Amino acid sequence: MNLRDLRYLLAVAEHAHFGRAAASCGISQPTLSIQIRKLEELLGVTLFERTSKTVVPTTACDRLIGHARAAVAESEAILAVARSRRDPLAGRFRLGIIPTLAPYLLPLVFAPLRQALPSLVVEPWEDQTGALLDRLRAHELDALLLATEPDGPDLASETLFAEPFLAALPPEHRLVDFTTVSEADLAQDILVLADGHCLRDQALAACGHTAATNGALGGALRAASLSTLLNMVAAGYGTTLIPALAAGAAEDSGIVLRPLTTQASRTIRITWRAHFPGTVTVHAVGKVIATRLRHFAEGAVAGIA
Amino acid sequence: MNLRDLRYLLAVAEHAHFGRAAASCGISQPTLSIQIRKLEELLGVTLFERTSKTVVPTTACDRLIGHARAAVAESEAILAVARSRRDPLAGRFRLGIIPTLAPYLLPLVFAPLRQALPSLVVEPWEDQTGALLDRLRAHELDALLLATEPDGPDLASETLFAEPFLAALPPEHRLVDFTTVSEADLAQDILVLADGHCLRDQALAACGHTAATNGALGGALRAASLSTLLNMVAAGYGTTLIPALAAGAAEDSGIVLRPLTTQASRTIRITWRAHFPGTVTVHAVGKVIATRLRHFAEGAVAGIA
DNA sequence: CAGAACTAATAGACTTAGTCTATGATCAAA
DNA sequence: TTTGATCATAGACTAAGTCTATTAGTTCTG
Repeated sequence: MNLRDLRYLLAVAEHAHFGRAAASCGISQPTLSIQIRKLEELLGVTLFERTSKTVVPTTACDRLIGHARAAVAESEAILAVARSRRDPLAGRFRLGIIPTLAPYLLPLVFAPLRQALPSLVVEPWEDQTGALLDRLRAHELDALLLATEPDGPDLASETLFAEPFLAALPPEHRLVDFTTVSEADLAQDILVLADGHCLRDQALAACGHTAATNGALGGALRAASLSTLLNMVAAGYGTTLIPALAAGAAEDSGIVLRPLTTQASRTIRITWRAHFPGTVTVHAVGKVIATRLRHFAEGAVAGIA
Repeated sequence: MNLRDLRYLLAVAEHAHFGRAAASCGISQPTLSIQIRKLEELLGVTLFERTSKTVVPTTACDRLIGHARAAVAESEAILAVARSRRDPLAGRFRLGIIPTLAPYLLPLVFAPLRQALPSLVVEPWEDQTGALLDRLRAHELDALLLATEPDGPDLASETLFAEPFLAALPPEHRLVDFTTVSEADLAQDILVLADGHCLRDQALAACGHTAATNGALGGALRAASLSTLLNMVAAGYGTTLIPALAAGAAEDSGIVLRPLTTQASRTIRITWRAHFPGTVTVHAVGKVIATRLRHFAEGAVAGIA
């Protein structure tokens, strides 16, 4: 049985006339007669009582026709749903973002995203890199904003922008007198985030520590969030490295920021499954973010340097 | 779009594996891949995100799949309904019967019909010949039991049995002394049914009258039903001709019955539209009635003659 | 690291079946 | 009787669904 046959059946029932029904289906009358007869043979039931003058549905046909109508309607619903989904720049876009980026990036990009992709609903999801990757691979997220390279051939990524690191110092710190700060100086009393944050590893690496050689840093000094870390620095517990987008929040806490002499930075990428069908959306979202950040960077660099 | 394609879609969604889905559909894996891809092209939507290891439905697919399931279910409902209808000896059978036959024939044939055709629901409809023919041609009835020949090439019929006429006399009538009665004698004071009953015309014809030459019979003497006619005869208003199956009812009224010298009879036929698809049912019903009446006639003839 | 095992996609040949035009059969009305 | 209309049938053509064989890419294992 075929949806086409059901459409033919409905047409004959509606017109009670093979010729006109065939015309309404855009086929010839013999074709329609043959297909109806085949359907009758398949079902083992006569559907129409024909004479050269009249075409009347049998009682069996009356019973069937409701289901035929429903089947055709459902198939057309499929087409309708597909049509409404055809625009890849519409629908949900579940975007995972690392915690050291989300609170500072999102306020900048939400408005531009809504303007550039009005029918795309971006649903942000904040978590650490490892968890985000798990969710991405589980198809629970569509793309990620990470500061690390994707770690497998099943993932693809695109660089969006480079985010400089800044030295964050308590106002009374000895290093505030310098215009730039070296990572070696900073390493003396650096505070880092808790395990799992990529920023923690990057900060340690920049200062010449590794996770293994860093046993000296006590548990109390491992902040759970960048916000907490900023509060600790402001309170004079030590120094830290922060990403440039957090500069505004840091300065609001009374922290003094200085560029690094090495001008070290982290690279923010958008990452997705290599086989994800919505790469068009990924690139569109990535482009909006990169453009917005380029504008921001120009202003920020001017402000800090 | 095709119901087959939808079945393929459901199979892939269920198995999340092209090879196994193909096997469950009884086709090869390449065929399934091609058909899914064609469906995706038709819909303009990617349905599955494939890697060599995983097959995951897209969100668009999730939205579609309910409709696909419904469409397939409806198509299978069509098959189920057709299967249940395939037995032509099942379902309704709307049988029109003339009023001079129905009340006397139905009690005889209902039980045999139910026994011989247990899944056939015979729905009797009692009316005069003309009205029955209209309903038959309007597809509101499936077949008729008539005492007249079908009157057009669009109808077909089969003779079931011959029903003798009997002279019906008031107990004190002068003709009761004869063992048989001639129609000419009966014509002296014959009572007939109202217009529209075929029995009226047949009785008049048997007695040498025609409807045109019969102006002498007053309106008061035209009974609306055979039952009334019998009451009138029993009350001594005159004589009449009755069909043999009404003999029992007549004798219950105290009427005396006599065979006609000519042994005149009417022929009961079953009539249907020439193109009616359920002729199997018609013949089955006709056969049950004819068989039952043959048995009855043997007993009746013995009893009356 | 190399190769076996598995998966989905592609290529090319084959078969089915849907479609058309032309024609036939039946019937009703002029 | 003829004409016009309707549905059915016949034969040729075309589209598309299917198969086997093969390729490309991954994953697991020795």
